[in-house]
Amino acid sequence: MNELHVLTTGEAARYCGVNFRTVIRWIERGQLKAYKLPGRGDHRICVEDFVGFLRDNAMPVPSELAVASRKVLLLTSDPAIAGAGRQALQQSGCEVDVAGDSFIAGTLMAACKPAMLLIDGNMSQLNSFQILDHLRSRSEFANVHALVVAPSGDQEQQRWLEAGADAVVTSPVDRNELVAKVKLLLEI
Amino acid sequence: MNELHVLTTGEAARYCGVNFRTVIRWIERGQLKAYKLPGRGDHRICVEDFVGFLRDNAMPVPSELAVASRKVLLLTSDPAIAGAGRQALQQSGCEVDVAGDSFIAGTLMAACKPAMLLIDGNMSQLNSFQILDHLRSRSEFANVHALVVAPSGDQEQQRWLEAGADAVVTSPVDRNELVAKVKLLLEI
DNA sequence: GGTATAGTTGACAGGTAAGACAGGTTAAAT
DNA sequence: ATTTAACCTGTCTTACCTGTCAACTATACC
Repeated sequence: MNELHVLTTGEAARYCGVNFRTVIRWIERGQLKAYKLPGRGDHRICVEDFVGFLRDNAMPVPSELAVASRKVLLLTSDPAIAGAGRQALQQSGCEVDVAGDSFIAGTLMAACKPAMLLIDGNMSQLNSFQILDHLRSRSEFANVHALVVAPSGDQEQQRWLEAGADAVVTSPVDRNELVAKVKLLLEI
Repeated sequence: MNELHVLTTGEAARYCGVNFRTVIRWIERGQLKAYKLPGRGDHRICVEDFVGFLRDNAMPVPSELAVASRKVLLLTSDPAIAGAGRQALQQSGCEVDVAGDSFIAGTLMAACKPAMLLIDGNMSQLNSFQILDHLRSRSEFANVHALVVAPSGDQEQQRWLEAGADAVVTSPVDRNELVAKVKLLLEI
């Protein structure tokens, strides 16, 4: 079998318990994104697209595919937060990438395709609102969850939520609270 | 990994999620251009041919293979530089995207696939060295030129070049100098 | 409740590309 | 120079594609 970053129609069909013909119809109708091979016109479906499709339609996501959707990108320049966050998230089943710089985090959004971006709002040089705004304005990030660690002393969590965050945790971070919110958002 | 100008059948196969035998059949059928090595008859596919093939068949093009265009991504939070830079670059035949935030710039590296990143080193909250280091350490950006506008008063251009910049212009920016260096790097 | 209708899915068949496997060889890495 | 990993060819098997038709589901209507 191939490397699991693309699926054939048959594989996709088996994953959701339907006939392969049905999967092809979803593709033809534009509900499921796929591309075609030149020869016979075989379809190939990127796993991310497939998982997104399943989510959109409230269908169960197979665990072996969900791995790809348990990636969290942690943006913080604080080594303590990076270390603690990475450990906590990994223990709850996530794959974690850490970026200490926002440009790097931006490039990793495309390279690693995380399912969640965890922003450390304490980073002095960071304009978290701008980031949230950008995320919410671009369709390729529509399915990426955003979780913000509110800066110390900040009480107005509502602002973050309005700006596009899916959830907020207060600083200093309570480990259990963080893990719980991540699990909730990623449906682990 | 080799120099990314040519691909083997195996690499091409992995890129599009098929068996290498299939890639060979595409070549035999004349759908994909390739040449053969004398020894075993290994196929080598020029990246441009491969990308053209992918485009022709509406298949996704991996970002690290995207052909360099005349797109320039300008990273600056200074509206004056953004405006002047955009104008100067457009007049010399470039397509220009401007990002005022480094996270956004990072995401645009993948979304817009610029051939050059122009960094305003005057941005206070920017760690240009970290950005250059990241660019040079990741293969998908190997072909992206980096041009730095050195901060006012900074005389040590050498530092930037060592960090990975392809060229440096001093601040305040001389329009002609900027245009000349961009044209040189992009071979316009 | 029963029936008609539209829309969706599954089944089947014929054709064909794609994948798997094996044995041999070379290119590349060390 | 040696080892390792990858590629090539040929053959056989598997699985996907298209088209058509029947069966099922949901909804609306009587």
